[in-house]
Amino acid sequence: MPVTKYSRQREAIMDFLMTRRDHPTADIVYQNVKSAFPHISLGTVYRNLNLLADLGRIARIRVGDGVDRFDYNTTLHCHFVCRKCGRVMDLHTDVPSMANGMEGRSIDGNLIEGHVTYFYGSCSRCLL
Amino acid sequence: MPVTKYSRQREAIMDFLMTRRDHPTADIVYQNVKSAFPHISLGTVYRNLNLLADLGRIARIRVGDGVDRFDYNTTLHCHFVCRKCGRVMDLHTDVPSMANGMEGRSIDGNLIEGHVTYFYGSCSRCLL
DNA sequence: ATAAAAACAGGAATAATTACTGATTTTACG
DNA sequence: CGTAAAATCAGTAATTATTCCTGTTTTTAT
Repeated sequence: MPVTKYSRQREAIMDFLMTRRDHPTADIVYQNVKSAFPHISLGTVYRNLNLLADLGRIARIRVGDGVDRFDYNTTLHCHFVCRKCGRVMDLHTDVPSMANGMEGRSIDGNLIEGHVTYFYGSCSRCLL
Repeated sequence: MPVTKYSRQREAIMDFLMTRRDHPTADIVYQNVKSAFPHISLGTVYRNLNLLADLGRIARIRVGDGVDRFDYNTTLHCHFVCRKCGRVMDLHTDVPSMANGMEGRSIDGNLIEGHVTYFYGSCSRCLL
């Protein structure tokens, strides 16, 4: 892992993510940051999103549709995936995850370090 | 959804999956079914795996690494993903899912129809 | 001021998956 | 059985998200 130097592009990416309460894909970030940096490349967006995620400054959300999404909110929370429109959003529920408390346990010799849970269904907009 | 007709290729794909207790990718299935059907194409494997999954005859497993895996065992069970080698395997635990019981509930207008949970960490083989 | 390291833009490459096309199989029905 | 419509196939091209590569520009410690 290289020492990270400041970059204006990375700051802009972070700033954009901060303004969003949804979970933009790299391409959405790219489209938006382009207004401030017309010459920014998609590769730069990917590199910075991945770097920030690896540093734990943002969260990488993967719900199995083949597209990475990113979230400024790194606190542990659940997501809801609409099966019809594909939207991904926060799920405001206080249901404690069954999986908490599993961390550190070993099952069949496999050491559990974390878990992912997400819910899917039909979103409010698609139900109208 | 078209009416499904019998096909020898589909049967072979299903039969192969039945013999496996892990969760082969489309390419693994392709490599193996080729011994019985030397001219089978990868597209055929994908089409049939997706068809079988849509029919509920097999399960599609997505753990966010960009590769679809398939499982003959369609009963609800958890998976463990090794972060080091990428292996995906069943996790034998009787921890009841807290997420069960959420089905049918509506939160913020979003109707919950199901959920996905998987654990990640270091597998027994990588810990040696 | 300068030089090494990091980051960049632009574009090529990769990898998994899907879509297209004309030929082959399956199956319901006469 | 023969046949025709529909499903499926093999082979290949296209798509999509993402990563990698290269030569140039920024950042930063000294």
